Formats: sequence, C-alpha cells, structure tokens
Amino acid sequence: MDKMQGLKRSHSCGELRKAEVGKSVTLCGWVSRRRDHGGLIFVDMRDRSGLVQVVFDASAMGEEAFKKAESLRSEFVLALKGDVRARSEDTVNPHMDTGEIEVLVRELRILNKAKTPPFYIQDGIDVDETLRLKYRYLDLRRPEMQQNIMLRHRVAKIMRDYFDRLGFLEIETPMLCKSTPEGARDFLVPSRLNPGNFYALPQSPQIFKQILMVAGFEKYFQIVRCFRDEDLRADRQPEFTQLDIETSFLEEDDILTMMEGLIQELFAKAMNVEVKTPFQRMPWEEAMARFGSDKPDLRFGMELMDISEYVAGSDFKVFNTVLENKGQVKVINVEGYADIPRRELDGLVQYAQGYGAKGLAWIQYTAEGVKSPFKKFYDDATFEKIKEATGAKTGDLLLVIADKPSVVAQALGELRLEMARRRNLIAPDKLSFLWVVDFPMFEYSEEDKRWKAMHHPFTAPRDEDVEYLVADPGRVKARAYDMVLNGVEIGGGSLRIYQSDLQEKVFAAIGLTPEEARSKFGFMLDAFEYGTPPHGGIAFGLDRLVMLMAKRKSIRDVIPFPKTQSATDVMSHAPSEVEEKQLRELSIRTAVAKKK
RNA sequence: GGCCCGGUAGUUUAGUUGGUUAGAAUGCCGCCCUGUCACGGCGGAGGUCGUCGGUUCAAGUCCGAUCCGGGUCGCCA
Repeated sequence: MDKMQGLKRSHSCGELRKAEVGKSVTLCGWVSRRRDHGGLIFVDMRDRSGLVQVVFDASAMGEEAFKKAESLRSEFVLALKGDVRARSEDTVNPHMDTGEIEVLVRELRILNKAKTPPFYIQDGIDVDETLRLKYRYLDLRRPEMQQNIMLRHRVAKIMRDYFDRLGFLEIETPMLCKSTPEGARDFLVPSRLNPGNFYALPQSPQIFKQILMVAGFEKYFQIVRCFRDEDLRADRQPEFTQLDIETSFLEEDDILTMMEGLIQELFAKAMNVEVKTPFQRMPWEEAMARFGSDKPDLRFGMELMDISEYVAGSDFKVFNTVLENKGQVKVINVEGYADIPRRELDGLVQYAQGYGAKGLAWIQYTAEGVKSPFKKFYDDATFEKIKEATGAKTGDLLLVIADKPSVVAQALGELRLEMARRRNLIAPDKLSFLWVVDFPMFEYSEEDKRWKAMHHPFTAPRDEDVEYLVADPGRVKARAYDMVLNGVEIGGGSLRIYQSDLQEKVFAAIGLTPEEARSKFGFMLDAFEYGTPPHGGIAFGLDRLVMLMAKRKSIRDVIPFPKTQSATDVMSHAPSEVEEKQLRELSIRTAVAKKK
C-alpha cells in the first residue's frame, strides 16, 4: 500500500472543467468504475464532489506503474497525479458534469484496497433496505445519499444564519430530563446515583425553552435531537431533529411571518426555488370540512362536499341512522371516473373501512344514467340535485361516506388523497404551503374519558374562549398554528400561557388536580411567578423538511444512521443486552426474562 | 397490539398442478483487447431456497410456528 506522504490534493474530482485543461492536478478518491481495454484503462474516480474519468495509458507510463493500474478494483482508495486534458469531440460524455475533460495519470498511489461491495455504489439502486442499513457506510457513499446529507447540512446552516441575523441565540437544553407522562412514551435512562430513579430523554425542549423566556433570553433557537418511544413509520424515527424556536413579546403574525421568511430563504438558497409569501391561512375547522384533514394537501382540489340535506328523510336506513345521530353524508367528486371498474370500487370500500368508515357508497353519473347502490331509495330529481350541488358532470364519480363527522373526515380525506394519487392529479414539482390555525384547544379521549390538550397544556387559548374553559372545553380554540407543505405537517407551535391563574384553569380542564400539576410541572409554575413575558414559539421537523426538499419517500434517506421499523440499528446492533454488572450498578434487578 | 406485502447465488430475480442436476441477469475470478463511459469477447467459480417443525415416495413449491425487513391502522400531548 502507498502513502499520502508528499502529496497534496489540489482539486476535487467533480469540480474539474475545461478551464482546468493543461493543469497538473492531484486527486484523491475511490474507484467507482473501471473499464480495462488492455493497453488503456479508464477509471471513473469519485470523491464527494462527483466523478471524473482518469486514464491510464500503457504507452505513456512505465510498465510497472501500468501493472499497478491493472490491479485496481471497485472502491479502492487512490491518490494520483495527472494532467487535465480536453476530450476529443467524439469521446465527450454529455452525461457527466466533468465529461468534457479527463485526467491522464502520471503517478498512481493505491492508498487502500477494498472488498467487493455487496451492492453498487451508485444512484437509483434497487436493494433490500436492510442491506443498505447494514452497510450504511457504503450506502452513504452513493452520490444521492451524499447529496441528501449535504443538503441537510446546508439547511441547518441557513437556519442558523437566518436566526443569528434576527438576533436569536442558540442555547442548549438538557438531554437528561424529567419524565412527563402526558404525550408520547418517554425513553428512560436509569440514574446510577439515584437508584430506582430515571431520567427521560426529551420529546422536545418545550419546558426548558419556555423557562429560557422567563430567564430573559427573548429569542431562542436550537437544532436539537428529540426522542419518542412510539411505533415507527416512513416519516417517523425514534430520534429525530427539530428546529426549535421560542420568542418573547411576539404574537402570531410576527412568528408566522418570520417562519415564512425562513422557508423562503431555505428554498432560495438551498434549492434555488422561489417561494411566494405570505402563505394561505386556514382555520382548522375549514381544513377538516373541506379536506377532511388538519394537514390538507392543496396541490389539487377534490374537496369534500356535504349532501346531507339532499339525502335526508328517505327510506334508506344507513343514511337516516347516521343523520339522526348528528352524523353527515359527504362526497368527493372523482372527475371523469364514472367508468371505474367494479373491482376497484370494492377495493375502495375496504380502503375506507381501513380508516374507520363502516362502508362506502358511490354515485356514477354515466351517459346511460345514474348508477348507485342506493339508487332505489331516491328519485331521479334527488340525484339531479346532488349533481347540481356538487358540480358533478356526466362521466364523474362521487364517493360517498356517511358517518359521524370525525370518521367522515378521516375516511373521505384519505380517499381524496388516494384517488388523487391513482388519477395522477398531483404535480410532482408543485409546492403548496399553508398555515392551519385556530386549532381546538382540547380533544376528547374516549379511552381516558376526559379532555386532553390537542397541542400541549401550555398552549394559550384565544382570549374570547377563556370563559368556556371549564364549562365547554370543546369550543375553546387555541392560539396554535401548524405549517403544512404538500399535505405534510412540517412545523407547529403556539403562543403559550404565561399567567399562573390561566394555566391552572387549563390544567383543571384536562383533569389535572392542583397537586398533580404541582408534582409534574411545579418548577415551571414556580418560575412563572417571577415575571414571565408573553411568549410563544414553533418547532420544525428538520428531517421531514429535508425529506420533502430532497423529494424522498422515507425520512431514513436524509438521516445518516436511521433505525429500522422495529427501532433497531442493523449496523451497530443497538439496542443490545448489557452485562449484569452494568445492571447491578444501576440497581436494576436482573433483566426482564430474556427472550430466547 | 391489528391488517397487508416481502425473504431463492454477493445483488436483483424466474421457478408451472409438489417430480431429473433450482434458471437468468448483473457482480466476482482468469485470459484477450488503446477510446471506453452500463466498454466488449471467451472461459470459470458461486445456492443448507430466512429458521424450525409437519404432510408426502418426493417440498423452493402444501400446512403450522417463528425470525427479519417494509407499508399501514392504533399510537405519536
């Protein structure tokens, strides 16, 4: 093996252009591909900047040096000296950024050999993801993964610059925290020095950042790891990164405008894409009514429409029962799809049932007339009225869900998304931002038979709703806001409660006794007694945002070392069993009955 | 916890009603090749069909269990 000794890298592989023709360069990198023509060997050499073709010519270099070139294999690590030269016109490669030039090698050093990698180190590979994760260091060597990670860096850098410019301070908050049972499950860390006691890893720095406002820092931000011990999804990891923000003396408009500015700058600087501000703002109730979702995808229409008034009072028991129980009958119009195959309709019924609907009905406005499973319960005039009210045309398909409003919203909202995907109604490059505002303060938990904070219990209610906190929690709206991009919630926040008496009322509304509140959040309530400024903030999911910017389907593609769906790391084999000694020191009795 | 999909050479996969030696592509190894860029030509090696058990004369194929991965519902204040 050769050494770097005496060599200084002069250029990156991917940066070489015609301007460098004639220059002597020193390059370092990996063998991406090798094309051996006998007396002439081409190697595509790769570093993190990209690829360049280097040429070994038997007639131009010594026999021994050429022999060395013949021994090159995939992913060998090289350093080389050579001369940049223009390629002749018929050998230019238009698919390569560096395709107009090549480097004729004078001196080759093999810095390290490599085993044959288990998959191609190139973009667009189709391999089992477990294999990619097991060999993550090779997966991350692929250009598209390198670009994702570099994009992530740029995003974080732009965020830091933006908030620094606005006078924010990046302040760290603890990773070892007090467990707060509301909300997601905590990851727990045993305390050796306090046997039987546990820290929790933060689900978010929520309480600390509010206390930083009490402490008078006024403008705080942090790019911070958060932890939630819940089941994983394509866009959910047990540890994830948030851009966390808290400010004093600002109100909704200030915060929303500031975040729009950040998004504008992120897309301009990292993607060269112009984003128009201000973003549309939509009350939560409107979002639920029109799109069946609190994070509507506005890249297409197909809005939910209420036809309850037209179908009421018939002999059709299904609709009647629903309407008598304060339910509703709503539809979406899948334009031009009246000729949907029966088999697909049956599939959609199951799809809707997967989201809690008891069933799915439909109206097909075909040239031959109306087809619908409930046709016999209504006269033609009714179907005409529905057609008119929904703006349906002949050839259109209405999908109908009848249920209580929450079920209608979810099932029909999901059908809307699914039909848009199937009908190809979503423009891939469109960016559709909006703010969802006026969230309900509480939602009723059937399981616990009590009201729960929809956002978190420090969220401020609207002033005009405070009087209903105890009497009618369901009608109280919060001063909370979510930013939504293309149907994905990328950030959310609120103004906070900063008066103790109001905080106590909110705790009471969610059934927390003063004693419980004190034991859970006593230090915070204490802090709030000492001159708390009005404050509020927001948190952005960095991983999700980068995922959307990089147009990836999985959050794992923008996280260097993600976990599998069962929250394991197949490369390092975490989590793992630990030694008895470690457990003893932590005063943890023998491990739970070990699985075998 | 529920539902759905997947697991066969290093990799991506084919494999019929259960029936001869599990087939292909690519990668890998060897030889040849001075303008390729998914280089090409010739030759070669490479498989406990995720694991365990069952049915059968016979199992990649059928049955049961289990492990692993992915998607999703619940869950994620």
